[in-house]
Amino acid sequence: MTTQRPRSAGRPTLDAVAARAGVGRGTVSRVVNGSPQVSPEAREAVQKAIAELGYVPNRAARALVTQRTDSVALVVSESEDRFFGEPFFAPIVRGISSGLLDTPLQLWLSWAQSPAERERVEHHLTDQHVDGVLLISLHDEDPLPALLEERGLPTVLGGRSARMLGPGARPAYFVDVDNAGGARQAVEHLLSRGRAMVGTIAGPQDMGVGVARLTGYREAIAASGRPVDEDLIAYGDFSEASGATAMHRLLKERPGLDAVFVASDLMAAGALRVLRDVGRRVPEDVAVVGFEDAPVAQQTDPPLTTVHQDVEEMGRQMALLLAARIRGEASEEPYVLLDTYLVERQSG
Amino acid sequence: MTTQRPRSAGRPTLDAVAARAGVGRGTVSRVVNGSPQVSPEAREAVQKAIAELGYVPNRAARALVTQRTDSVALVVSESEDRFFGEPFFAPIVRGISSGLLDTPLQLWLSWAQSPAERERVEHHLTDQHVDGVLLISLHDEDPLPALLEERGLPTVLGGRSARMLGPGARPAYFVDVDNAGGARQAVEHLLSRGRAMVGTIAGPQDMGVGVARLTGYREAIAASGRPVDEDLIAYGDFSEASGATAMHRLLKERPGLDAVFVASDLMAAGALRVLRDVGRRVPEDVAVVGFEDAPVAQQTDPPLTTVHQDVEEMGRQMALLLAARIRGEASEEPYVLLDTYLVERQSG
DNA sequence: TAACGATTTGGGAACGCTCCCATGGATACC
DNA sequence: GGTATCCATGGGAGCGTTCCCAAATCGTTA
Repeated sequence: MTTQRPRSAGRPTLDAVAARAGVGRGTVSRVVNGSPQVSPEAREAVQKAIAELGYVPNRAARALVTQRTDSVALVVSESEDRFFGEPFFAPIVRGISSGLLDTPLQLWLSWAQSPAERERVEHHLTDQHVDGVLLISLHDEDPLPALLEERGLPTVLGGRSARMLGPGARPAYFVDVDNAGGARQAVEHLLSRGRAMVGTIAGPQDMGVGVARLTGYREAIAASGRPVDEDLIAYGDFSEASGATAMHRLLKERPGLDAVFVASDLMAAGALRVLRDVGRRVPEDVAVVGFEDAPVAQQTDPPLTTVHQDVEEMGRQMALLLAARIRGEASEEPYVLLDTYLVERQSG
Repeated sequence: MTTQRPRSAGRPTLDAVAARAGVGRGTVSRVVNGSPQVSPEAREAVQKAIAELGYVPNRAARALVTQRTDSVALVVSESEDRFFGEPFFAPIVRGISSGLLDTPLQLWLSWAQSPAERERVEHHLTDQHVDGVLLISLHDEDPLPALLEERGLPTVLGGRSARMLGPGARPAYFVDVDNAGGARQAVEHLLSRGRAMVGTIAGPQDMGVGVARLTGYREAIAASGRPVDEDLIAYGDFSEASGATAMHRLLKERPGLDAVFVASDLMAAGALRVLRDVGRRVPEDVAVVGFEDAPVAQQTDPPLTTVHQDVEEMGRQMALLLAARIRGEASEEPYVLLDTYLVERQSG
């Protein structure tokens, strides 16, 4: 009397199916994988056996030989609270899901915040648990992208980190919004409306978006033939409160300013609040243009003129790019840059 | 000259490490898995070889023999928009993460909304890709829990579906808030303050929470010796707008009512808005008590008295329960029921 | 009728790991 | 000094698939 190790809940194997259907392993495998090289009778017998036994292929065994798992990870380097709070994440997840829809790839999302979590995630990414990785909300000095590429794991970044922007940047697959171009558009719009002293509330300079949008501002000002006045630049961290603080600073340094380009809608909302508090009319006295076209842009008073970015499309493109890399299709361009356009509302 | 199949990016195997360290496979495996049965010299040689080669164990190979993947799935049967919009999900994810912190288990989140997504998720759950599953936001007729248990996959539900509430309910592992008890508390509170005609705005009756909170209301009214007046019961779908509509209906049917227990804070916010619009003072004319203690409860006018539920704790308990099941530890109680308490603010 | 090509089929080998058992050397005990 | 005990060690077997090649079967043609 031998004691059997209880194979996981006695799950039927491919061998069991083959035995029951009276065929060989190869034939069962062919049926399961949809190969056309199977006679109708054999196919039917196998399908019957599969149904009767409730057979489901073991992914570990399959992955061991195919080197594929048919799943990809979306890793968010952000706290749960910011993840749920910021308007950026819902549409990007939606876009990624839709981009993956007609691939065999299953999306798994995970957070990598605390050092313990990060280490665990890293392990699960590098040990062939997934076929590819999407990274969003990267902070500047994050070593994860380099590590993953080194391990040969296809990776696509959503948005560039600051050091990917300059010349000589390490190459990487990414999808990003044309932040500099959008910012330029916004500032050119203000200038074309006759605004004479255009300031900006920039984002944090250790993040790619922050740097790029400020660059666009500088470029547009320079292109108009004016010198860039550093006192017309204030910095925030994308939050409403920081936008308010920065607006105060700007008004103090340059009371004569008549327009502001703000690097995020949330900061713009803060700026609008301050302008109202100090009695400046928008857009008559000071015009305000934001960036993002987040839902909040429609609820400010007055509604915010802002640069629209298509976050959902960004997610979709990330998914497509990753799926192509996993399939081994080389694309000439390793990145996608999405256009932006100005949405004119009442603030400027 | 033989052509080698390009093993996944030439990743080093355990054999390669063994060869380099000059030891056998068994020894490498022991080092990797932290077995104490290894001499210091051997351990050091192996660790050196691992570092030099950049070896990472192949999870598929390991899973094939151990039948474990050290990862669990959190499956959300909800659209991305509701997931990001409802205040319930952020704290439950936070709780689950924290509960998993001192286990080896990696959390992967996925959505199962469209039929295509559902099928893909089902496959990835049943084919041994994960060791266990957490399900939240289950709709009533969802076949997923039954399917998973049938396949022998440890599953823990967050919240019960309606048909798990009555007697004769199919047994399952779950963590839930004592919804009926909380509702009873709320209604008893209103009655104890001398309210004479207490109505309720109930949630959808195809969801466990909806049913349970209404049951609590009925029990509390019955316990006070009054008959339950069906015209004092209106139904909503947990949204702000539906709360407003239901409040209108209640006022029309029973103009004399002087208190309402509302099954969610969001609906309560809608009810408060209507009461203000029609000129009823809260709490003087009509007392209002909500359920959830969501952030919105502190921002209503007046601030909402409500039943507090600890969603983060719920997540943590789900994680602990699942981890115990995966370890094979049998718990006497297959479920956890969390207490609630009343938070008295100004509305009732 | 024989020979040939096309199609279907079975099963060995391999994927990279863990488990387990037999081996050997060192240590302890009488 | 001989034997029993202990522990580190190497490596075979096996996990459940896919891949591939050789064999079997079928239909077609000369």
